[in-house]
Order: sequence, then structure tokens, then C-alpha cells
Amino acid sequence: MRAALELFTEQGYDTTTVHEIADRAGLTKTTFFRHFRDKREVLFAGQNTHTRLLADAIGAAPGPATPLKAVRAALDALTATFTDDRREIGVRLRPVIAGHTELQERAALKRARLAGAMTDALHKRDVPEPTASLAAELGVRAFYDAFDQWADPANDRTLTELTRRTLDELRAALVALD
Amino acid sequence: MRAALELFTEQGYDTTTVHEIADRAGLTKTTFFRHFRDKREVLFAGQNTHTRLLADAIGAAPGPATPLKAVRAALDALTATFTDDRREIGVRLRPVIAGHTELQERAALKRARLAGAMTDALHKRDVPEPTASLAAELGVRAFYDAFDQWADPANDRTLTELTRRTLDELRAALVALD
DNA sequence: CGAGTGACGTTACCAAGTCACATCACCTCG
DNA sequence: CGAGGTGATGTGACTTGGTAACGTCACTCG
Repeated sequence: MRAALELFTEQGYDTTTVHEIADRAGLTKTTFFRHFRDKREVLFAGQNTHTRLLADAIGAAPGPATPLKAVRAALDALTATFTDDRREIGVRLRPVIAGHTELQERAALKRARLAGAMTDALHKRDVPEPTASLAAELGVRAFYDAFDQWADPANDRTLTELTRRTLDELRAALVALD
Repeated sequence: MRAALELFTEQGYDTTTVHEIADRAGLTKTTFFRHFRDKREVLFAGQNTHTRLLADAIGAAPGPATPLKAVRAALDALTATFTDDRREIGVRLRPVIAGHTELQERAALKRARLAGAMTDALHKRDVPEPTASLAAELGVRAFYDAFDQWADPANDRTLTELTRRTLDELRAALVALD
């Protein structure tokens, strides 16, 4: 993953071949594909852990918690795992993704899967539709928005703080819809 | 597009080559790629029209309309263009997409672009963030949910009716979040 | 010590996607 | 009417993502 990110920022995403990535990592093209489903996935591999983490945290939320409170607890658990080096990775990742549609696709799917995992976990808490998925989507949105703010070096808040704050703002904005 | 959908349902998505699709359409592989960015796109090509339609309709909504009212008007304009043969296409499309991650990716991106187009159009009406994007995402969600219901042959309502009703239900469910 | 297991390399292959160049129909304008 | 321009298509060669079959090597465990 490090080799890939380096090469992508050095010479661009589509001009670096998988062969080059594997070479720099001291491996073979075949081995690369044993670890990553495809070339894009090398930039998103971590996300599968996140879905599990979110789902578990929602399941472990206190019994009487409302949907949004459970989501908030899950986001707390997730954001707590984000150390500062992850922030730098995110910062370097963003322009690469922004410049390539195929990467935005993968990002969009991962985001949808994140929301899906939270939705399922909420269903297991007997939260009905469409409440469950709305809460999940709002939570995911808060997380991504907060991550964007976190990437700004002028921002010295915790990702957890930013996420909570953003979730509150989104919830408050719902009443202004109509 | 017809040739592709036929072949995909006959023999599966990943076992049909672009060469076969082009052959059945009486064309060449090269010409195929001149019309569609890649193999997936042949199933989603129509959607670019939809984004334009939605954006225009939001721009044309009556001046004092609230964000959600503008979104509702746009969805009315969009759903009005869906004739019954489009419903059949959708029905045949769904299982193909459901079975292949790469197609779900493309679908997720198109959906995000749809919401993005509506968000931009709302910004031009001086709707601030995050109200604009929340309204847009809610509208897109209503449309997709309604389309799913529309695909059920036991359902004899109009897509427009279904979409309006779904949007109302989603809006009502927002209060139960917390 | 011998069999199993897992991670990796080698090679060959297929199909997606690109590119340069040729062809052909059609349109326009002198 | 004829010459040149334009746009859509075909042809063939090429790169690269991605897969599959097979072999090797280290390590582990009974």
C-alpha cells in the first residue's frame, strides 16, 4: 500500500502499472492480486475493518439508546482508531481519488457498504425501516464530512470531536428542509 | 444497449465479451468503446440525461419553493419521463447489477452524481449547506426506493406517485431518528 | 522425520481498453 | 458538378489489468 501511494503521487495513478507497484514492494504482480482484488483496492483495503468495527459498536451500544445515539457511539469507536499518520495518508489519498473516476466509484461503493453495515446492525436492534438506514446514512455522511475537515492542517480538533459536531449540525439542518 | 442486456441475461455479465456485444449490434469492439466509456457504462448510459433533467427542473421551480418542494418538483419532472418499457428494462437490469460488484460501483457513483447535480442546482437557488445536499440525497433516495417498488409487477401505481409517497414517508421518518 | 500448509514466483493466457491509420458516406461550397 | 471537409465506422497492433495452473520454499506439527 505504501509503495502504491508513493508511485501514484510520484507519477500519477494510471501511468503506474501494477507491475511497478509490486516491484517496488519487492513482490510480483501475481502476489499483488492475491492481496488486493484489483488495482484500485490497494487504496481502500483498510475500510473492511471499519465496517466490522461500526457494526460491532452499534450492537454493543446500551440497550435504550435511540438510533442516532447508537450511531454516534459507533462513530466514536471508529474515529478513536484514527491516529495522526492515518490523517496524512488521507491527505495524500484525496487528490489521487479526486482525479480518477474509477477511484471515486470504489469510494462511493465503500461508503455505501459502510452505511449498509450500520443499517443491518440497527435492524438487529429492532430499528425499523426507513429509520435505520436514514440514521446510518446520516452517520456516514457526518464521518466523511468530518474527515474532510480533519484533513485541513489548520484544524486542530480531534476527528471524534469533529464527527460529533458535524452529526449535530446535520441533525439540526434536517428541520430546515421544508 | 439492447444487445448487451440480452447477452448479459442470456449468459451472464462476465462471460460475455465486449466483442460479442458489438457483434450482436452489428458493430466493432472499437466502435463500442467510442460510444461507451467501458463495458459497465452500457448499462448506465441513460443516467446522464437524468442529471441534466433534475438540475434544470430544480432551476425552473417556482421562486418561493422550499428546498424539498423544489426537489419534489424535479422528481416529478424526472419520473414523468419513465414509460412502461423503461420499467421492464429496470426489472431485467436489477439482477445483473446485483450480482456484480463492479456494476454496483458504477450504480453507486451514478447515484452520487445525481445527488450532486441536485445539490449544485439548489446552491444556485441560494440554499445553503448542508441543507441543499441533505434535500438532494433524500430526494435521490426516494426516487431509488420508489423505482424498486415500481419494479414489482403487483404494483400498479405510477412511478411519480410512488416517488412522492416515498419522499413523504422519508421526511416523516426523520423525526424518529432521535 | 515426513506430511501438510501457506505464501510466493513463473509462465501463459484472456479480455478490457487505447491508438494510429484507413475507409466511406455525406455535406457544403465554389 | 467536383473538391475538400467532417463524422462515423472498421482494421490491426498494442498495453495492461486480471486469472489460472503449476512449481518452490519455508515453516509447523505430530
